[in-house]
Amino acid sequence: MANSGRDEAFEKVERLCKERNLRLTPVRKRVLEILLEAGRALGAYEVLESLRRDGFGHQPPVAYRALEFLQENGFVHRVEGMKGYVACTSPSEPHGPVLLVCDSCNEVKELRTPHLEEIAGGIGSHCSLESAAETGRHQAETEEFLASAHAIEILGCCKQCSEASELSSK
Amino acid sequence: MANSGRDEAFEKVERLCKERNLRLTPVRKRVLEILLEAGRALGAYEVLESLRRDGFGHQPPVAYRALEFLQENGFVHRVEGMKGYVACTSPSEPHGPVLLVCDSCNEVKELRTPHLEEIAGGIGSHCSLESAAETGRHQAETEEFLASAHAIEILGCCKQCSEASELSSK
DNA sequence: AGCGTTATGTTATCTTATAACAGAATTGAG
DNA sequence: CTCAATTCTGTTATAAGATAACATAACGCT
Repeated sequence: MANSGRDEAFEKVERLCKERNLRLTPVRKRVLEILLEAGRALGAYEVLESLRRDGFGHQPPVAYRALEFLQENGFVHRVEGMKGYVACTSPSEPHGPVLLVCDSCNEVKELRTPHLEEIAGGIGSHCSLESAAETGRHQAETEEFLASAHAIEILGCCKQCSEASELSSK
Repeated sequence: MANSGRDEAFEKVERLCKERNLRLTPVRKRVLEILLEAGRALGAYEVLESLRRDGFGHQPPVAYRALEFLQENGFVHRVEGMKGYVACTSPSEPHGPVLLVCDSCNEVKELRTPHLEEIAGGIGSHCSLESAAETGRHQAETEEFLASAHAIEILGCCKQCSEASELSSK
C-alpha cells in the first residue's frame, strides 16, 4: 500500500456520493484530496492555502463550506482538540469518530470498527470503544437524553514519538 | 438540594486545593463560582464579562489563565463542541470527562463514574462508558499509542427539550 | 527584609469561524 | 430547450476565540 489507502478512500467517497446523489464538486473533491494527501489533521486555513494554490477561491468560507459538506457526510472528521480536520480512513455512513491524537507530532489515527472489534476480542470482558459509544448512547437514553452523535478523542503519544523520545533520553 | 450541589462541589475544590497545595486565588475561585452558578457551559468571554463586573481584570488572558488552572486540576472541563467551559460536578483527580451535550438548550451534563456504574449495572453485558474510556486507553496501547487523556462528548437532546418539542408538535 | 517564584493585568495581535450578499452552475418541469 | 428554482461558489467584512509578551504585584520562604 504505497499511499496508505488514500486512493481507496477517495474512490469510495466518489462511489458513495453517486449512490446518494451528493454533489462532489471540484472544490469538495479537492479538499478531500488535500486532507488525504496530508495524512494528518489540517486547519481550515491550511486547506484554504492549498485551495488558493490550485486556483480556487481564497476566502475562508470556500474552505469551511467544503469541509462542512464532507463532515456532514462522514468523509471528514473534525479534530476538536487541534481545531483541525482529518479525512476519514474508512468512509461509509456518517459516524462519530474515535480518534487517537498524538500530542507531540499531531498525527491523528481513526480507530475503525472492524479494527476495534479485532483488538477488543483479545481483551476479554471489556467491550470495544465503538460499542462503548453505543453503550454511551444507551446510557444517555436511560438518562433520558436522546443521543444523535458523538466525538471521542484519546490524547497521547504515538509509537514513533515515544520511540524517538526514548532514544533521545539515552 | 436547592442549588444542585454547587456548594458541595465548591467546598470540595477548596479542600482539594488545600490538600494539594494549589493556590485557589480570588480570580480562580470566582471563575469556578461563575461556572457553578451558571450550571451550564459558558464561553471564556462570558466568564470574562462576569469577572469584569466583579472588579477583576477584564482582558482575555485573565479568564483564560484561571480556566486553564481549573482545567488542569480537573475542576472544570472544556466542552469542545460548544467552545465552552463547564464546572465539574464531582471534582476529584484530574480526569477526562464524559459529557452529554444538548443541541437545543446547550445544557451539559457530566456522567460521573459512580452514576455510570449504577446505570451500567442494568445493561448486562455492556460496560460503562468510563470503563470504556479505560478500555480505549488499553486498545490505544495495543495500537502502540500511549494515552494520557481523553475527551468524550455525546450530542443530542435533553429530557426537557424533547418534552418541549413533543408538546409543541401536538 | 529581601529574593526567587508565581500570579495578575495590560496591550497588541493572531487564529478560527461566520454573516450577508452577488453571481454562476446545475437540476428539474413544462 | 428554456425558464425558474435551487444549490454552489466567491467576495467583503466582521465576529468570536485564543495567545504572546511584558510590566507590576503578591506570595512564600530563609
